[in-house]
Amino acid sequence: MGHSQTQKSKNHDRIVRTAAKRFRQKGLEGVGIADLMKEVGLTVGGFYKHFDSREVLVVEALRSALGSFRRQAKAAASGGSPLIYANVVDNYLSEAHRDHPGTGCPVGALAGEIARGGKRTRALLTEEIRTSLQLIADLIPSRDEGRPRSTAILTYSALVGAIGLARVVSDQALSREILKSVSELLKKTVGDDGENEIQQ
Amino acid sequence: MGHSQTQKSKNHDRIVRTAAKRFRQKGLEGVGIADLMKEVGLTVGGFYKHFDSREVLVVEALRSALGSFRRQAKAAASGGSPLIYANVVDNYLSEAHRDHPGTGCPVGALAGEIARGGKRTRALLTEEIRTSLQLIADLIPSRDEGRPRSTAILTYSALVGAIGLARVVSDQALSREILKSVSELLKKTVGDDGENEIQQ
DNA sequence: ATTATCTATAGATCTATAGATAATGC
DNA sequence: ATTATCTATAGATCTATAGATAATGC
Repeated sequence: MGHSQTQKSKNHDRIVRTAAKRFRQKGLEGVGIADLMKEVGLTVGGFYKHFDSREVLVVEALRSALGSFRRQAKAAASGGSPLIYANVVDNYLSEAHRDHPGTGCPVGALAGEIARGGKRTRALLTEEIRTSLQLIADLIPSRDEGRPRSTAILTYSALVGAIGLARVVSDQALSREILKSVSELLKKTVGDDGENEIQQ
Repeated sequence: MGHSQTQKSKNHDRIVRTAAKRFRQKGLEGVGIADLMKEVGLTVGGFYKHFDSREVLVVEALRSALGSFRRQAKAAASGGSPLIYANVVDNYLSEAHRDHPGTGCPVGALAGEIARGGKRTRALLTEEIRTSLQLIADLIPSRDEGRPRSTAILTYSALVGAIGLARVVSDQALSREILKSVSELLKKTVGDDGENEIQQ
């Protein structure tokens, strides 16, 4: 029953990170506090010394999930080389991403539930979406037909929608077709020539 | 305590239709059987003479929601005149649709939860998505840059993603921008000249 | 006689709290 | 002395069932 402040801080992080994964896998209402604490190797009683309420954990876990996904997505899409539109799209619409929501985009996995959620949660996601749109817009050539901003919004909507549909569909062929079609059409539409590389 | 078979059938329909609305508003796990029966004017005990389990109601309610939304969407998008791509898009990405998920698209409202759902639910939605894609593809000129099929998949993904994002975002201006940008860009991309009208 | 609905409740779960325990850190 | 965690449980909920009640329909 050790309890140094350093240990508490580590436990806090593990609770948050475990929740960040489980929420994306099972939904915001699909994860119980007792099970969560058990998975971390603790018991339910300690939970409320870390968080005032379950809702507080949800917000903190979402913040963590958003941050870690964005870092991971950037890393995977650049992979040493500069970050370009095509790689972001390919990465987001990969079968790996579809099959691993626990480490994937929280917006794609939880948008529906978050829309029905509290003010805090929606405010957090609103800023995240703003940031993501800016990030995508910066990868789009400004001579593009639609303005980069509009194209970024279409892109982000299509990414989030396609990953959701691909996860719903139980026919593997159709699921793959959705990922592939959206990915190819987005890349063709933007017609990136590598002009808008962003150095990481 | 009336209970003719005709009355039972009417009650059954009312339970299903009420559930179809509430599930879209509050999520598949956000609606309790007792509350639902109360809203219909019945009590919890009678529920299991109508459905073997809650899961059965979920499937039936989703089937009902999908059917009524598709009928309503077709009617609103044609409105006496022939059904064209631009109207389908405008209708789906309207603020009215965003603000009334209870009568709106079940895929847009519940995709995330359905992806985590059972086989039956996903199988039902898979066929619905297939049908919707066909329906959209039929509205797209075949000389379109991307094949109609791919364009339909991009369109459907963008619609579902955009309505989800617009509902998450708590900033009204950004929410409206999402709806408008996606709607305009889709219409511009497809460049429908009314050639592919479908008579209802 | 059958059955659609009602009242009441069992049994499972889930969030949150109370009080005990044992290690930290002044 | 403080506090991080534990055990135990209160109180609220939720699905599903049991048995009673009253109307239907042969």
